[in-house]
Amino acid sequence: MDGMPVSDLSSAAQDYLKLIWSATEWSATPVTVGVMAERLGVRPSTVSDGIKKLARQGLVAHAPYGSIELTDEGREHAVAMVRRHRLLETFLVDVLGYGWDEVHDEAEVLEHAVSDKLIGRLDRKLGHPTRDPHGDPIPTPDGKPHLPEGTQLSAAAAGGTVAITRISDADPQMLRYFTQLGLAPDTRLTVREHRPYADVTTIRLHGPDRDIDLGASASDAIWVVAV
Amino acid sequence: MDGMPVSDLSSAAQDYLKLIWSATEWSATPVTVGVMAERLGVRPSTVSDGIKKLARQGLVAHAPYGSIELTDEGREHAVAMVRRHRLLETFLVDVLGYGWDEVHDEAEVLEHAVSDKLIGRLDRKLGHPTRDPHGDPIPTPDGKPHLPEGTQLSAAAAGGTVAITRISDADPQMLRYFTQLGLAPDTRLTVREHRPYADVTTIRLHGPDRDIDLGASASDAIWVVAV
DNA sequence: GGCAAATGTTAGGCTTAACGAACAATAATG
DNA sequence: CATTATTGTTCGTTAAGCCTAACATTTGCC
Repeated sequence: MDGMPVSDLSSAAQDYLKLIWSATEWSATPVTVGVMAERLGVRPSTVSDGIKKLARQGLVAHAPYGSIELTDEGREHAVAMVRRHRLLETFLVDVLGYGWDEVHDEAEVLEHAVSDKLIGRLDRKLGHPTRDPHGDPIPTPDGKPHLPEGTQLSAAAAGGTVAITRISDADPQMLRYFTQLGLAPDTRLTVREHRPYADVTTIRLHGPDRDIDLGASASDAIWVVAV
Repeated sequence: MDGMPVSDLSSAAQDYLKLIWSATEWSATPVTVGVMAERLGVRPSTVSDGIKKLARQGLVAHAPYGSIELTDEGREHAVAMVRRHRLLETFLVDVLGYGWDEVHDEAEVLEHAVSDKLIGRLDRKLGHPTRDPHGDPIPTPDGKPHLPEGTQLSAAAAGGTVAITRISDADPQMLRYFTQLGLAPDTRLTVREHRPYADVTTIRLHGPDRDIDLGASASDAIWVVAV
């Protein structure tokens, strides 16, 4: 419709758009009302209403019982929110000394309160970072995400030596666990084997040379690239 | 009632409390519903309702048509909000390079979004500052404001040499004007004369040795202390 | 391919924070 | 000191977001 700034959207609308975009960032899983409700911690009826409203505003394409997709304008706003979120996380870690497992919730609130001007200043202060503390790419101001690379650890070829490029920030609990094990962006490791029916992946950490068994949720949350 | 953290109050409640507290920081003018409505940009009926609710929660003392005063608990929350606001302003200027005339509105929004943890980290990062960019004292975490000092320029004795300790941040327009003139916290000047019926105060800036005439609103917004 | 389970939508309410209009109380003025 | 002007309060609505309950649609399985 028009060039309305993302700050003009309600907090709820911003959350919806960001979530829809994020759901397709690392996999092609279609976004459903149920998934959104679960991730946002609200009832499906609430999401259904909300999506209907976004559709009326031309930010998502959605026919009743049909799939949910962002329009170009919706995607713009979504990417702007992701940029805010990831820059804020980077700021919290780099400037305020937060642990990388503590930043998600704080950024989740702040992203609705900061102005575009503040985000611009933050970006400059941080030296225009391209990755946030979890290794997620930070989109540029004009909406182009820096190219993601790599595959999920669960899908990496056994025997290969790889470096961690990103770790999903969805579960702080898990992040703390990873920290304990010494797993962080840029950590190098060798994929030893996948045991398919146990859904266990064994990796060998370089440096300490330790073997670690990871379950499916863990090896799905870690993305790696061959080195 | 209890030790509920300030973050549990609604954004509107936080604004009300902060405003009531701020109104009595530099003068004993009683806070009225009308004044609050004007400053918050809402209708008196809205404020009247809001105050009634705060009274029910035990945060303000207020009988219908009577005066509005903070309870001890209300004051605690109010001071916590003022601390947030002033630390955020300091951060925006010191870390992100904002001009001191640009920070008020941004801080006004952020103060509702930051956690106590973030405020603590910010305080440490900034070196536990005692004054914000306008010279306003930053209350400590336990609610004791650092002692304010000085008097309004409009009330300073003619002939005295003084330093600016604070400049009210209420009007960004005026702040920009002051910046132009070279008036900022710590600027030294001599009070030359007050012309009562014209409501003009003439000052001489040290350094550039310029004479400046200030009207009542300006000389009320500037606080000075003898040097 | 029909029926049950899973998923999505609609309808009706609740709460918060706003509004305007009508009313009540206090303050100011002749 | 009585009347008017100012200020404050109450009440009925509205809009967002959320909820539950009832209903509709799609999916998936035998």
